[in-house]
Amino acid sequence: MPPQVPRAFFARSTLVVARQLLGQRLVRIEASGQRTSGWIVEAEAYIGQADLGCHAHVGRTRRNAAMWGPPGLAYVYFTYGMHWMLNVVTEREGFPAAVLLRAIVPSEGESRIRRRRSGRPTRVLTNGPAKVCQALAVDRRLNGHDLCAPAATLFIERGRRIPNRHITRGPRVGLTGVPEPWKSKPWRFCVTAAGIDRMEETADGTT
DNA sequence: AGCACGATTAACT
DNA sequence: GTTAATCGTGCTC
Repeated sequence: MPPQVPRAFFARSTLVVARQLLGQRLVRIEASGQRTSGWIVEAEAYIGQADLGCHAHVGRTRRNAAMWGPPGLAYVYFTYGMHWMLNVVTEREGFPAAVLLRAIVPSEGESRIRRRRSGRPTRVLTNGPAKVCQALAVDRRLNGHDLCAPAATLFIERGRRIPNRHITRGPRVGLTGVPEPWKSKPWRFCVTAAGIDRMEETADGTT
């Protein structure tokens, strides 16, 4: 079985995809052909127009159009005047939903990641959605990119299976002003510190 | 054409 | 704990 995660993986319930993305590897092929990657350790689900925390709740616009596309597309958007965020589109085409990738643990190309992150300490290197994009050189050019295409320069690769005991769930981050019940939906999934330790011990392909 | 805001981050007290 | 940075986006005038 090829390592690149197929479209069928993303064509499922967004909550399932968010959960199952933990432990998988997010891979960026740079212009030089070098691989830079990290294991996904935090993700959040944004599900449909009814979800008032989801960008799709305002209807389809030029910015959020990728969410209506087929599963497996990247939805990359700009916010706070300076930050890019990376999501993976889920469910069926025409239903706007996606998973925000909030944190990774560096796997390959760590020196490039550290350079792009201005040498920041390991504990704050890639623990935020804008940090993930900075680390892997993701910006608007990757909006709408097909992560399932054979020649994709950004894609998800099969990684480690994370047991439930190493996963925590909680409310999504940063939804100030979003009304209940959406604000408190436990749609954020994180690998625990113990889970990360174990993942690093047992993972292959670390460089 | 102008304006208020944001799925954040880093630097501060 | 607080707050400035910074600009694309979507809305109003």
